[in-house]
Amino acid sequence: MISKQKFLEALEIINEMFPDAHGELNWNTPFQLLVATILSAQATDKGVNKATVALFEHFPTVTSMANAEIVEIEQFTKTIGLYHNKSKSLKKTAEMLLEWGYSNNELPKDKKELQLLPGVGRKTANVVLGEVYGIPGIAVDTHVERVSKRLSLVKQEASVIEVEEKLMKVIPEDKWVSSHHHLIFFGRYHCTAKNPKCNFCPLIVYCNFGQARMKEGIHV
DNA sequence: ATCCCGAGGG
DNA sequence: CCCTCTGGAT
Repeated sequence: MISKQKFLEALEIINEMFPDAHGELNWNTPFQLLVATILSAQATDKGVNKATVALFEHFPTVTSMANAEIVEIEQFTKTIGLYHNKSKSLKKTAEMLLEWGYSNNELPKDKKELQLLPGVGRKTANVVLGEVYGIPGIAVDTHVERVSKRLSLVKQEASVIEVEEKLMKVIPEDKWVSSHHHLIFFGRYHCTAKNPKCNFCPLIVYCNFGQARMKEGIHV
């Protein structure tokens, strides 16, 4: 396992590689970010952004989404994986927000309360609260999990929650949200799932995975 | 542990 | 063709 000190050094290098890492979903209101994030499960941001242009044109608000038929929502989400479940979640989520008295410019600020909404789990709640309200949290998605494991921050079999807890323990709280974005950019554009760029990775000295892979010999 | 499930990339 | 994508609910 990598030491806290070494991991923070590696994280600092990642920060320098992607200084302007940021959320890449398009939205105009907190509700729209929630919608986009629900749609983003096991899907690319690019694909979600393509779909939400028309979706938000037709159903821009909590009320309009709550009043929409599921099949109408599906018309705009069909290009996204898992679209049926997601569309069902969007309508129900809008209905519940309406019942709770939330508008487009306001969402529950409590993580547990947010997670009562269908389609909203731990990761989505962290993303939304961090982006909209700057509430400290680390959303562990596929990228954050992969990078954390390759850098040996946690053992290979660690659960998502264990990864999240370890990251929160190691990273200062005021850097949780920004580090989350940096880790995602690093995972998305450099430490990719398929052909990670170990051959020109500045983190190779910190990375067991990369060193082992280089030793085996990479055929680019 | 398993299901949901389309687009884009390699 | 196969793998991956800012997971969540059962």
